[in-house]
Amino acid sequence: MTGDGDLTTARSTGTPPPAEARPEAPAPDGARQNGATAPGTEQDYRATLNLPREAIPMRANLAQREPEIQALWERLDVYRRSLNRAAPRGPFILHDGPPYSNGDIHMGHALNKILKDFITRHRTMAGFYSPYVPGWDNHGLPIEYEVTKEFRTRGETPSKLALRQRCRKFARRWVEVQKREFQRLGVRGEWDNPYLTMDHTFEAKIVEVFAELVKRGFVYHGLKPVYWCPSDETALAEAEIEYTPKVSPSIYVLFPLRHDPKGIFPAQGPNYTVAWTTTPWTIPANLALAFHPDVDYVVVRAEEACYLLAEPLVEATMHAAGIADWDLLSRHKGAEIEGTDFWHPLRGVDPVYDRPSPAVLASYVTVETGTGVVHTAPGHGEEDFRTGLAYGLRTLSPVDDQGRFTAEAGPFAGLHVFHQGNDAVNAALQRQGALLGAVTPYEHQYPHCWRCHGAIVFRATNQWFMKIDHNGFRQRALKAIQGVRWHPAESINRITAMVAGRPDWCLSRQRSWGVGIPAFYCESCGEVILTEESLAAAHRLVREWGSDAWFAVPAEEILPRGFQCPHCGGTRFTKETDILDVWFDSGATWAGVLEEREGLHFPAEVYLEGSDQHRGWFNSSLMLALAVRDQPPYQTVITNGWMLDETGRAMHKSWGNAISPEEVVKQHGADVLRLWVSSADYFEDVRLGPQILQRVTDAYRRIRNTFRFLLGNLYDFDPATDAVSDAELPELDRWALHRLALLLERGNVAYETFEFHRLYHAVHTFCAVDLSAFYLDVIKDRLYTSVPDSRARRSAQTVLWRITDHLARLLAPILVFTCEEVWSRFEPGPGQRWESIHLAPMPDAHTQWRDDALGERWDTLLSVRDAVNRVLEEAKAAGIVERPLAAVVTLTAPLDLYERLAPYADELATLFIVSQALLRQGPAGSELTVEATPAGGRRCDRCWLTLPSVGARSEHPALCERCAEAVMELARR
RNA sequence: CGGCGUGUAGAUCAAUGGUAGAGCGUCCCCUUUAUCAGGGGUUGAUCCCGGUUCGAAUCCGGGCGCGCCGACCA
Repeated sequence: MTGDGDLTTARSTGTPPPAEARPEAPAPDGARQNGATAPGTEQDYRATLNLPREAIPMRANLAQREPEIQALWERLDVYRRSLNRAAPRGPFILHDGPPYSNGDIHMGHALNKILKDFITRHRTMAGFYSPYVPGWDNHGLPIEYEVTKEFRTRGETPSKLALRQRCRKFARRWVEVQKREFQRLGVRGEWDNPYLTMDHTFEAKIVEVFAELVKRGFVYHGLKPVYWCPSDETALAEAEIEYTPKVSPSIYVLFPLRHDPKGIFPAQGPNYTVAWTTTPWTIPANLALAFHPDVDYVVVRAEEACYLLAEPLVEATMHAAGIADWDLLSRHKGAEIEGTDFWHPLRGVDPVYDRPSPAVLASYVTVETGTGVVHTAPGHGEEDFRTGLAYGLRTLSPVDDQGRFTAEAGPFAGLHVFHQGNDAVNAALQRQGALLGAVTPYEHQYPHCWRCHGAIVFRATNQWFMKIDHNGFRQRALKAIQGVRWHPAESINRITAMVAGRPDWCLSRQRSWGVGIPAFYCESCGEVILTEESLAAAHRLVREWGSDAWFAVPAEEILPRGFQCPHCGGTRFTKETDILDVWFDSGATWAGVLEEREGLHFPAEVYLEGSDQHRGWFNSSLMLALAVRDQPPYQTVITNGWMLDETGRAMHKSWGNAISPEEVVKQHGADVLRLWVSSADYFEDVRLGPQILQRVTDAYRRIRNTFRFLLGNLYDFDPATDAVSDAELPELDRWALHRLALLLERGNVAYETFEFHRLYHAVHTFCAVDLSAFYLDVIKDRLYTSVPDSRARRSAQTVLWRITDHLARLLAPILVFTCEEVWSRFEPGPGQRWESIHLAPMPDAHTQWRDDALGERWDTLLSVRDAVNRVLEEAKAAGIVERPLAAVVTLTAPLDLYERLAPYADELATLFIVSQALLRQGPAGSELTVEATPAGGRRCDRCWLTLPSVGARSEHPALCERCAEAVMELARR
């Protein structure tokens, strides 16, 4: 350190950097040619600089370039070869949840598939064996519905097999479409051999899982209400129901008190409770009366009788009954009424009605219409059914396929519920004195059949169920959930709630497009046949011929010759016509895919789906795997949030706020879409809109241009011969590697924890702040003005080369196309000649580059640089200096800071990108002060610094000494 | 209506209960040697109301908004 405490730097003047001891490096053509021409004009000197050369175009033109790169991968068979690499860390199986094959993909699909792709690509590069087998869910109502509509518009009624054939074709078509769409997003996987739930082998697997479920005692046959069209004699799905106005007879029905343990009613009656209904035909099926636990109910006396009903509805009810005066006797919470008992209102009409109708509690009871007392018929309503289950009521449904009462309805047997049933029931009630007021026509929205438009009924039918509480299964499931890793952690609450509260799984559907439930019925005794032998026979059939055969082959031909009914010895059988719920199909993918495919295994490391799948696939897969294999099919479950638009509302095609992946790919390219995926915290709902896309496009360009600059300065750099060893690098260059090492560390952690947005932000900041705004800006002078093969330039290039190499590989799972493009223009080092970047390994953390002490020293320098920049800005605004390069800055620093800066005194001008920097020691305890003044001397025509040494060499009067030396050196070659 | 989440600058993301940060964008300036680029400066936020605490973006309670799942329309 100099004695007067005053260091002056005119930046690295005089001494030309030592040329590296290497033979004849190929000098850049331009420099060589022009270095020899006579100096004089700026134009000439420009040609003596080592300016960057375009390696990749600034405009990405991804829409065109990406498909070309895609074709390259296919030629190189990159997917398969990536799997053939050594995988020291073992297998890592991400199991694909199958999307439904019935339309173009939407942004939710794109989000999900791209996230999966990030994971499998990263794990592959990180040394895992991580194949990706995409799949599709093919069976199910949405397709059957579409296909049925097609037939219907042509006025045709297809056979079951014809319908199934069309469905299969329909599904196959969309599989192909979606496959192309996913591939266009850069999603990599076994596209030429995906799994389809309609494949014969898969269908057979479904039967196998079902058989095992039966064997383990989980399956039972029971009643459950479904929508039923009495004229078409078929069950209907939610989607096949149209709500249209209908006029129904509404009645107030009196239920006489039977038993009053709580003392709700007065001693002298008669006492009743009142229920309102618009479906009198369901009264024969009444088994209970539902009260809301928190609603206030009152007993009122009017015209010699007492009535119990909800307080807010007394007035309206009395009015409807034509009663003008009443007295309020008592008030009770609904919860109190539970346990009270009433008689069926038709008691006395027929012995079948000689039964009680107990008061039960249900939270769905409202006080908007009626009496607050809900007539409950478990056989005729979903909610009533659940209440029935909770209270142990039977599921009574005395209505046949044609909508006529059965013998269970007593005197009404044979009457059609709508045509005569309502009237007959009303008349009977009337005779019993069980009506309060008159029958009143009531118009409301009522479900109708989508085919015949007739009114439908809700009717209990035989269904197949999986018993969730079988042998403590629910508790086992809840425990198993604890053993799975959930991302985000909160999602465990959801799956837990779903499993804790889910009712038995209704496995059957009265449809055609699916896997037939492999049950037989004995024609003689009518019993269900589900034996190991019968199941095996069905399995054999489906495995060989697919599930179509189940519908085509007669029962006797499926069953082994001589098969006899185990109950009665009968030999004639019919087949179950119901199919399995499609959730059963996808819930069995662990069996049909993980256990079947070479290279995969059960359980998978990861499932990753949208948050709706807690009820769906996560749930169904868990149920089946746990029931049949005693463990969950996944070790880790990741959920991605929902797609929202820019304002935070869900994307809906019908709302017009949806953005299709195709649009984005066309306009911006798949890499921009992928970058967007990486930028969002997808554990939460994610937003997408024009502004967000613009931001991502900007970020993409920043990253791309960084690569462009890096590659642009490596045109004459051969890593095998030109690289400078780490130890020989100047401190600034080591700082850059230190920052790179930190980035790699953070990036790797982000990948491991599936938090890609942390990687995105780290990379972007690295490119924008560390590189663009500082390191690259500072080393431009070195890169451009030094002799091409000088140590100074080669040092910088070594760092640029390493950054390119590592950054490209770090980003390869995200920007799959762009990184490939970068790699194609990159001169790899020894042992790095991968044909595709996607065959390269993830870069290591490179801890040897990390130097925290160095990092801290440079934090100081960088904060001083910020101070300098602020002063330069002021000086510029005040007209004191024109631009930084024409300025001299003078720093006056207190001792401690001064001592930290002094070792860098010679470099400050370079770091600040000014012509000169002076460092002075200020009084102790003072603040750093910075002063900017115009630089004296002339501007060098070549490096644009304003330096005293300009004109020092008579051969080049317009150049500073350093540039003159460089030019002369070039001329000598 | 219920369950589970969620709410930080314009948008995307950070902040063991301890000074609310980052880059991007906006606006202004510089640059023509990354130029359909690059540099510098500037601007701006904890949904609302209570509570616990010396101290709350963070913990608790209540609202409001948004999302997913489910229920409802007798």
